[in-house]
This record gives sequence, structure tokens and C-alpha cells, in this order.
Amino acid sequence: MRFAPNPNGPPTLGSTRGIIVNSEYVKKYEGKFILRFDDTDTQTKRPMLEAYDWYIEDCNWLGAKPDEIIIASDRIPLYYEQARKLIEGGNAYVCFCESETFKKLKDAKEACPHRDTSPQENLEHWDKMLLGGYPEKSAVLRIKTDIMHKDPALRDFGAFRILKMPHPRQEVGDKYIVWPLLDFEGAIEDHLLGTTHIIRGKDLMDSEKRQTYIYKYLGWDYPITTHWGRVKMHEFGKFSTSGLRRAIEEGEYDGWDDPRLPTVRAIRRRGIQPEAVRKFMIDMGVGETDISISLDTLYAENRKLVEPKANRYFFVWDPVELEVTGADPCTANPPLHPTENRGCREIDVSTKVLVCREDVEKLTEGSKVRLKDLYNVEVTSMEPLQANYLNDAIESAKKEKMKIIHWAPVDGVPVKVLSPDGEFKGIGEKQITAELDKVVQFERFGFCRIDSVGKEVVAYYTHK
RNA sequence: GCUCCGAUAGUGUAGCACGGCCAAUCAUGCAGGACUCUCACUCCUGCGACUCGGGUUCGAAUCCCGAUCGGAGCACCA
Repeated sequence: MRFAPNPNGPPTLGSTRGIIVNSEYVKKYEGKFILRFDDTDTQTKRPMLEAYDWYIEDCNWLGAKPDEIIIASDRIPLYYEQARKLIEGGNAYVCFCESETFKKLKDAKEACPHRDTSPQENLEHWDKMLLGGYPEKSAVLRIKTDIMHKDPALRDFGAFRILKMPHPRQEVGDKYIVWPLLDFEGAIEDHLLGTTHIIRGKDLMDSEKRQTYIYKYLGWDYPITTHWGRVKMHEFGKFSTSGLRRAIEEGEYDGWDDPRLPTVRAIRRRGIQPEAVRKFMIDMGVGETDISISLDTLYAENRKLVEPKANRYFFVWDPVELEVTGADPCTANPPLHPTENRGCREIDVSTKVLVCREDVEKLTEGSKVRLKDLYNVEVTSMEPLQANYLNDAIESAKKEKMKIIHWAPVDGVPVKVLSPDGEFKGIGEKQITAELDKVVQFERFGFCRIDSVGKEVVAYYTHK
């Protein structure tokens, strides 16, 4: 089985369906998983050099290491070879119609004047095409199907066109000017690679019908195919690779792994586990129905994985200083995890702590509140915010039904959280710096992956 | 315009090939409650669907026809 993307951008959450479902079948039936780059368009969907490695990287991350990697732009001669056979057999012809003209003829079920050119003459045209004898857009090789076919989508389709823009890969460069179109390239590759089963999007349903003509002419058997419907994500609007690229270039996003983007790199950076993505995609199945899904399900899956592993820390966003009188400086020891016995953090507390502004707004003079894992206080002044130490006992906090809020030491480390909904800035415990690249839970905030540490900690928001 | 697909709770999904075991599965979501030194976790309880209309049949989510709605293809894009 294969997954055949055009590397004109990084893999997205949408791509993972193809990667995961195909590789899952391969695992189940001990087949072979091929990653094939369909990179034969140097112009409209121009490949992006970095994206080749991104696909490989992301496949591996998703637990779908390809057994073989094929790059179509390395294999152009193979396609030429088959094209020649088709021309010789009278099953393909060089068409000089302008696309508009051809479309009109095709819609009227009329053959174009070049359709009945002899194979001999077509071979001459073809050779001339390959040698650069025709300008761009002046000639195209078409596969003969049935010009009278009731479905206009299946009437004589294009197989090769002339494109003088060089390929971005150095190995290829300007080596070719005649490039295969998807239906042709894919058809040949699927046979050459011994593909037995194809699972792909519904939009390629007609491809199968078109490609079947090629298989018939060449005497090959078409693989077994299944198609899935369109997937939309509630959280992400419409996005196109080219649109995203522009937005990134204009600085609207920080890069291809900006947490607001649906790319695999972005969700990985946010601490989504590959197993969660796999489960999510496999549960989705391969129905032909068009679906619109919510990431909540993916997050729920991820939470199950991350919840037992993530250490807990205090992070106070939008901090306000609270001065506590009557308490000696001390050290608080909140547990790293509420149920897994992993020991405690150590936080040195002076006579001041930081608390969230949104918690402060719910307080008034006289409010009693428990600073989690520290002590109970009673607010004596709102501005500046001051409180009196009451006692340490959690029991009295419970008895008086005090609100329990979290806090951070005044000498904590600055933390910046990047999330799909924007940026949060605040102060966290120093110990967070030991969690680089790990997913932690900021209590009463949510799960985050610690992306970098230094003078400031940068965390990427995972989910609640 | 022509052609091709599809339709089960808010969202996904199982069931449909071979009609009865479906008063319809599971997950997520939502609501209420218990637990908890987090708004996380866990545990209870509850909510909620076979698109519509015909037909075949003793019996239809399942088979047939039609309608409606949704999606896709008809590129010198993938």
C-alpha cells in the first residue's frame, strides 16, 4: 500500500489519515508501506524542498515508518517508456488543441482533430515534445478513452504536458520539460510498485476509472480501491497550502509549526502524542461519508495518554502580587502528581506570592481563601492586595468552604504559553525548567508542552 | 449542464454484503451528582439517532424505487 502526497507543504492533520490508515492495514496484513512523492508539477503545486523530509519525519513520528520511499521526479524515464507503448498501440495521441478548444469538443462528445493521427506520426510528435520542439502549453499527450462516454470526466484525459520551469530538486533541475500528470504517473507507479490495495480520498474516484483505461491497454490488473469522504475540522477553517504559505511569509503565523495551524509539526510541538492521532484516525474509519469532526475527541484521546505522565506545576497568568502578613517565609511541597507517587516540588515562599487576576476579581475584603498546598489567608485589602495568615490546616479550609486557588512565588520564572487562542504570559515555578520537551499540567490551566527554557519558559498549549 | 458517490444521537462510529438476535454499539460531547488541596483525573446518573415518501415482506436501519440534502469529478493541479 502507499501514501502518495505532493510535498508542496508540510503534512497536516488531514494527511495523517492517509498515513495512518494505510500503514495500519500494512501492519495488520504484513504488507509493505510505500511513501511516494508525487512531485511532478513544477509550477502550480510546486514541491517544497524541506517538505520531503518533513513527510518522512512525520511518518516516522506517527509510527508509520515507510518500507520504501519513492520520488516520482526521479523516475520520469519510466513514465516515458510506458507512454511510448501507449502511443505505439494507438492508445495515446499528441494533442495540439488549446485547453479551451478541447474542453468544448469534449463536452460536445466530439473528437479533436488530432485524435486519429497515426501512431507513427504521434511518435514523431512525442519525440519532438521531449526534445523541446514545442513551446509550453502547445501540446499535450492524451490517453484515448471513449470520447462518447456519458461521463464527461472520463473522456480522453491528459497524461503529459510541457513545463519549462525547472524542478526544485537539484538532482532533477531542468532535466525534463515533459511532465506526467497525476492520473498517469500514479497509474504507472501503482503497478510498478506492486500496489495491491489503494485507499484514498473520494475526490480520486474518477481517477480509478480513467486509470483503468491505461491498465487495460497495458494488460495490467488494477489494484483494489477504497475511498473515504472529505474531512473538515471544526477548529480550522478552510486553508490551502498556498494560502498558508503566504500567511506565514507575511508574518501572520510564526511558521509551519505555529500552534494555530493544523500541521503535524504544530500538533507535535503542542504535545499531542502520536498514539492519540493514530487512535483518532483509526476510530474514524474509512467511510465514504463526508465528515466534520471536532478536535475534542483527539484531545480526549491525548489526555488519557498524557494525564498520568504529566507533572503538575503552578503557573499564574496575568499575575497580581499578594502580600501576606503574619506568615514566616517557608517552603511549600506540592506533589508532582496527585495520584502517581512521584514526590514533591519545592517552592520557597517569602511574604509575597502571585495569584491570577481572575481569581482576585472574585475576592473582596474579608474573603478567606486557601493557597493550594500552602496555607489559608484572609483578605484585608484589595488595593494593594494584602491578606492575613490564618493557618495551615486544609481541614479548616474545607470546613469553611474556602476557594482553593493556585499561586506562584514572586521570584518564579517568566512563562509564555502559546495556544491556538493566543498568548498567555505569567510566572511559574522554577522547577518547570527541568521539564524541557515534556508535557506538564499547569494546574487549573491545562496541559502544555515545554518548548524551550532559559530566561523565559516557552510552553505550547496542548489542551485542557 | 453532464457524471459519480454518500446519508445512524451535537460530533464521530458499529450494525447494512446474507432482513428477524437492533426498544440500535462504542467513543466523544452536554447536564446533574460523588470524589479530589486543580477548572485535570476517577466514579455514578441522565440526554440524544436509523433524512423523507413509497414499495417488497409475516417482518426493513438493512433490499428496491423516488425525493431531499450533502460532497466530488468533468485541469496542460495533486
